[in-house]
Amino acid sequence: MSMSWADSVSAAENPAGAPSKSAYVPPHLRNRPSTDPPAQALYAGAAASLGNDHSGYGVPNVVGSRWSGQRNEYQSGYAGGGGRGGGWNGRSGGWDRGRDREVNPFTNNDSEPVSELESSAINFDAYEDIPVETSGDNVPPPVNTFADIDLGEAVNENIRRCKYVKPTPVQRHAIPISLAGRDLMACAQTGSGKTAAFCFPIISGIMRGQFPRPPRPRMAFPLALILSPTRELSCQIHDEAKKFSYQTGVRVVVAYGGAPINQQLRELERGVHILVATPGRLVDLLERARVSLQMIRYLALDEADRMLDMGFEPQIRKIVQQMDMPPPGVRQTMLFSATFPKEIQRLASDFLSTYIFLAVGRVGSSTDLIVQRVEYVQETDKRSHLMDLLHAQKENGVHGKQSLTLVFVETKKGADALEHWLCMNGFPATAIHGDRTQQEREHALRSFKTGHTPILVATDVAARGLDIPHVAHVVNFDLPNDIDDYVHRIGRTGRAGKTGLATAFFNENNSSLARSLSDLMQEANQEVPAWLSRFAARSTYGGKNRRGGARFGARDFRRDSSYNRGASGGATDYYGGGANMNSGYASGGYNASFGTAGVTSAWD
DNA sequence: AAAAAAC
Repeated sequence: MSMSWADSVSAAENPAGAPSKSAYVPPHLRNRPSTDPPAQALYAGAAASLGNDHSGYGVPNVVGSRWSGQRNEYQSGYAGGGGRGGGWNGRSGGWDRGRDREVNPFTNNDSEPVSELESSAINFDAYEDIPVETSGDNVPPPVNTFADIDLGEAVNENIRRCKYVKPTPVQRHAIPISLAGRDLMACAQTGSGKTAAFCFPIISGIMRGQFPRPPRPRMAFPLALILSPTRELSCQIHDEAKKFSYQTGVRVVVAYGGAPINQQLRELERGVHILVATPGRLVDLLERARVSLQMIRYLALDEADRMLDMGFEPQIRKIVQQMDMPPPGVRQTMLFSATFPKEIQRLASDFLSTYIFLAVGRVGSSTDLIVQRVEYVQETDKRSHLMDLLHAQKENGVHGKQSLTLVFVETKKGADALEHWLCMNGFPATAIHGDRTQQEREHALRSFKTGHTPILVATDVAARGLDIPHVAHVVNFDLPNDIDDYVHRIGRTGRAGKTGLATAFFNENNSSLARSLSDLMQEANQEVPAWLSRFAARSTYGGKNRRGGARFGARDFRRDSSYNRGASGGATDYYGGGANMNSGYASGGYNASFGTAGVTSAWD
């Protein structure tokens, strides 16, 4: 088998590696004399310096929008700052050397490459017909290939290293929108490539833009902020973003709670372009005056509907509206989620300026790739029922590394109890929830991912965004109260074009979910048991409205008649661009992108 | 009512 891209890159960069191998030279180092790194002093300057002097990248960021004037104002006055030898030039001094050497993120890949056989067995034709809906003013057209997008040579190299052959549907639409400088509310199933969809334009924009030096030392002035609702998800986004920005000179730093703050502070002091964070730790850093948001040009909220729900909204408002972040229209804001309830869209519109709404039909979850089952199980029978499922799985040989089972429960206590009970009964299980230490949480996740403990009991902390390859079975031991949470949970399986199974234990306690669950399953062509239909018919409907047809996670609330009546005439006219329904732009098809081994991580 | 998120 031939060497993978990542392997060849790492081999080329390994000083101990055979010199006979054709050495890979990153683009920005080509045609450069290989001199010794400059003195330490140079690096010291770079530590707090954000001045971008990417010779060759100094293209002004021309934004073809009505805010370009404002945005350029933000840029003006920067140019003088990052002079030669300052700013990120420092990386040639410090970055590439000793402990400051940029770690190759493509080497220690803990997820094994998918075998050719395995991936070729998947039918990717389903992706040809993914419906897409856009609404808003002057929507930039989608692209078909990465080559159609000018992200810059260094990012293109990383796309190749990631083995992304073609953009995923959400990427094809979201990247041009984002590169055009437009605000975006994007609704696309988890596992649809959202992380890359917002990272690529941010990285490329930072590489091309002109930015001032940070005005103060010991205070970090990120240019982009990516917020997510859980620590593990922030880590995952950080890992992805590091890959996408490898050798671009763009620095990504992550900050989250439960981990020692000092190391995070040191990383921040060394300079940060893109800050990935959970809200609590970021507020802490802001109050300590170790981070300023005044230079933020890009704001991305992942799992945006969760970020704006009751628990998080005050913190998010504080960060986005009550600190020193530039207002909408000056910064560029992108919201991503698999589900987007109308009430949340209404809240979110405060953060956006003339935005484009993008809905990409469900990609993995609740479509053909996930078989959804609902079983009627009394509370007292749940454990023995779970054991039956696990025994059956064991006998079928679907146990171990290639086949993981994720069990969702309602409470943290319940998670501890079930984990203990499973272990007592000889099942290799671990658990993750918010009362565990961060160390325990990370250990549990690692142990699960590697197949060391192929059963993970989890609360909703693990429901969103986490990309865990090989999850074959999601068990909703306790169903959530919200159908959107159900959608996110089962989205942990059936990823990257693989099939998955989702089993839910249903009883009287879940009657409020009966209607939306049976609707959802019906939409996904799943078999709805007759007893569930009866439950659904019986229940007074308290759930969510059908979300604009079966094929989308949500519909642009601006198109809702009640909104248009309530809004001023001006607002209605504003969005007069209307909606564009496109069924499958897939001229080239997605086969290539899915048929390649190792594309798994593209899908989150 | 629970979960998540700072120390």
